[in-house]
Formats: sequence, structure tokens, C-alpha cells
Amino acid sequence: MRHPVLAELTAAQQHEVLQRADVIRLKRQQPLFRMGDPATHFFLCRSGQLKLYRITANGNEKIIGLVNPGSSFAEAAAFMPRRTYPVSCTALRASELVRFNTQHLIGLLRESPDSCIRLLGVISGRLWNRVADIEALSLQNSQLRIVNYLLRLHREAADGIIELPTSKKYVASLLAVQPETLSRVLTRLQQEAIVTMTHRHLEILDPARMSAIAEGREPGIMAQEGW
Amino acid sequence: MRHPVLAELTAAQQHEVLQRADVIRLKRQQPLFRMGDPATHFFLCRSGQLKLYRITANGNEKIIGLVNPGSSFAEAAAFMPRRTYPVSCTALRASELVRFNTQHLIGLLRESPDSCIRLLGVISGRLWNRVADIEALSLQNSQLRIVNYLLRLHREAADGIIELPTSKKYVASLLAVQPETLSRVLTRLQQEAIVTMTHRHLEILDPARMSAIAEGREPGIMAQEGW
DNA sequence: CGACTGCTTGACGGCTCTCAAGCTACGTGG
DNA sequence: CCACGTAGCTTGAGAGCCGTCAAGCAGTCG
Repeated sequence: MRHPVLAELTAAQQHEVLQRADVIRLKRQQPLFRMGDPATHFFLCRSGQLKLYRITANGNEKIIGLVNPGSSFAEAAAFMPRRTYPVSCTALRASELVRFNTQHLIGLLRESPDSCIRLLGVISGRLWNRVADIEALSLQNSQLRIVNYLLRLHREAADGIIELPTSKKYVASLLAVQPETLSRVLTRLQQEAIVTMTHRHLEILDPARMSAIAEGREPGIMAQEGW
Repeated sequence: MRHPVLAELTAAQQHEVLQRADVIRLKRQQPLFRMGDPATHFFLCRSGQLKLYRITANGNEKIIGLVNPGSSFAEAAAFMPRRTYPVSCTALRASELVRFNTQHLIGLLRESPDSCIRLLGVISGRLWNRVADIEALSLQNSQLRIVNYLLRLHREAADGIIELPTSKKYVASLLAVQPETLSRVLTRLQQEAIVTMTHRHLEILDPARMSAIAEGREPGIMAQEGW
């Protein structure tokens, strides 16, 4: 029971939660829920990968977030204005999920203030991330968003080797750029010997220059001869 | 005590909260807190207006939200990863606020699960709004963001008359466009006899056409002769 | 009256999207 | 084993949205 909220429950409560929970298996590209659906459950990802996204009438898609093993998602949906999911969710790979009933969760929260406060922490953290996303979309161009994203992956990786979490097509959607634009920036970063790349495998050769670009100390690499 | 969270407290608790709360007065352009400051308090706006915003090193500013009388803000800051404010806050007009201690709030929440769940509702609603903002920034061009914003004001106004909540400069920042771009779209909407405008005063003459543009049923008004 | 802020309008340029073609990797079936 | 289709990715050409820079006007406050 690694979930930060459920961890606060008593042993008896945890047992009851697990009894009510069930396991869901999704194939690649199989949808789990769509934006607007009644928020009856929240989930914990045990394996695979999912995307949380919004999609327009003409098929344009923006990935709001990726879900990887060990992460829970959609806890906040139960408290949304109309108790519906604010995004759609589809499996990017074959995935195994644990499914929890939201009404049951709310009942437990009434009896466990500590869990409730934990959940506030989880959701507030999500809110913080979304605000950071808004800042990036509003104040940074595509090149900066990409560079900052790679730097974040770099920090989280610790060993200096970056593995893109999903295909470049979806990474592009996460960063709100077209796949072509992502491709061009990555080739340019290689031409400048700032990174090397083979498939989803990235390595930052020149972190100093990378940070200089991210912080605006360097003019940026696309504004040169012929671009 | 109109605050949705505090309303759930017992009379004795409310009395204690009010005793601990104090009133803050801000002049125009006076900052309340900056992003990264320790989140010691949250607030209720009684009069005036404030902006919640992020700002870059070179002075570029994105308004995340406006605070108007009757609204509370920064409740979630106490639960943020590092217990710091995720945005900066400055008064746009002379304002009067009630200031509450966050640690005190957390103590009360431990004793009032209903308040805690109410607060989850408030913060989840904010999260929903931020996700909607991300979608707008990622999937809509500036004209669509402006038109949708006006339509939202139109729906909320009910009497068909729109009053921009703040100066066009700040409305532009809220919509993540430059003031010049906002101005051009608004003049074009007037040329097409879709709206009339005098200062911050707007009226939608042709709601049908406005909605048609918003939903992509009409090609948009900037893509014509000479633009 | 003068300074200042908010707003508008014009000219220009560039970032990034769109459209299109081609390439590689991979899996399927003959 | 090879032919083939598909999906992901790259590369190029072109266009357009929108940001930047600049000038000018209007309203406000001293």
C-alpha cells in the first residue's frame, strides 16, 4: 500500500480498501475513461503507461500528463465541480491498474483526517505542477520548453543518461509542440554537440551550455545562419 | 463566514478562527507575497482586486488568476511540496483582506473532516481550471482564447453586458497574449459588428457568430483581406 | 499645462505550424 | 528469406500567426 493517502489508514481500513479494489488490465491504445465521464473510481498504476489528455473536436490532442508504474491518478476527480473526470485517459502500453471506488474513499477520509490532509498534499502538488506548465506555455518558446524538459529528466535521472519516457510523438504533445519542431530542436542540439541521441536515448554532453540556454544567458541555438 | 471551508466549522471553532485572523490593507501595486515565500497564511478578499502571477527573470509576467471580493486564495500553499507560495501576489487596486494562519487551519482540519473534504473540493476545482487553461494555451490560438474568454464573461454576466474585470493590459496577460494582439482582435470584432466596446465595457451583438467562431464553425475573423 | 499610463495602429520579422516526401525500424505474411 | 505495410521520425519548403518595435492618441492626475 504505497499510496501516500492509503498509507495513513489503519490496518483494518487498508484491508477493507483492498477487498473493494479490483485489478484492471488494459491493452495498448485502450481507453480507460473519457473527459466528462462520472468520476466513479481512481487508480494506481502497477505496470505499463497511460496518458492523461484533452482532445478537441478536430482531433487535436494535448497530453496533460503521463502515468508510470507506482503513480496514482484521478483522485481529485471525485471532488471536481461536477464529479467528472477533467481529462481523458488511454493506455500507451499494456497496463495493469488497481481500481478504487471514490465514494468509498470519501467515506474513509471522513474517519481519517490524516489521510485527508495527505490527499490535500498530493492534489496541491498537482496544482503546483499545472501552474508551472502554464508558465512554461505562456512565457517560454518551444525550444526553451524542450531544453528545460531535458534538464528536468537529466536531474531526475542522476546518472546523466536520459531515457525519454515515451515516443517522441507523445513527448511533443506533452510539451505542446509539433513532432517536427521537437525533431528539429533535437537535431540542432546534436549539431551543436550539446547532446547525443540514439532513438529515445539521450545524453547531455554540455550541461553548462544547456543551462545557459535555459536561463537565457545564451541566445538560443535556432537563431543562427539559415534558420 | 462565507468561506466554503470555514463554514463547516463549529461555532466555537469559527470564533477562534476569527480571533486569530487579522485584517490587511494593501495599496495599489503593493505586493502581498512572492513566489517561493514560506506559505504562512491564506487570505480572503473583502474589497479591491489582486493578481496571482508568475514573472520571469527579464520581467515578463503571466497572470495566473485574478482575485475579486468574496474569493479566498492561497489555501493550497500550505500543502505544497515545500510549503511555499507557487505564485506571486500583488494588489491591482487598494484592497482589504482577511488573513488566516495556515498552521492553525491545518489543526482545525484534523478535527473537522467535513471542512477537509470541502477544501479538497475547492482545490480540485482550481486544478480543473488550470487544466482548462493548459488546454486553451496548447490547442487554441490567441483569437480563440479571447473569444472564449468573452463568451465566458457573457455567460456569467447574465444581462448580456460585459465589463472587463481589469485593464486590457492585464486581461492580455491573463490570456497569454500581447496587449497589441488583444487590441487588434477586439477592433476586428467591432469591425465585423460582432461586439461593441467602449473602454472596458463590452456588448456582444452577435452571440451566434461569436459561438460559431469559438467552435471552429466559422474560419475566424483575422484571416481576411489584408491581414 | 505637462507627465504618465493605457490603448491603438502600423510595419516588420521570425518562430512554428502545415503540408509533403522520404527514410528507418519493425512486424507480418507469402 | 524477402516483400510489404505501417508507424515513428526526419527533413525541406512555404505560409501565417503573432510578437517586437515604434509612433501617436486619449484620459487622468499632479
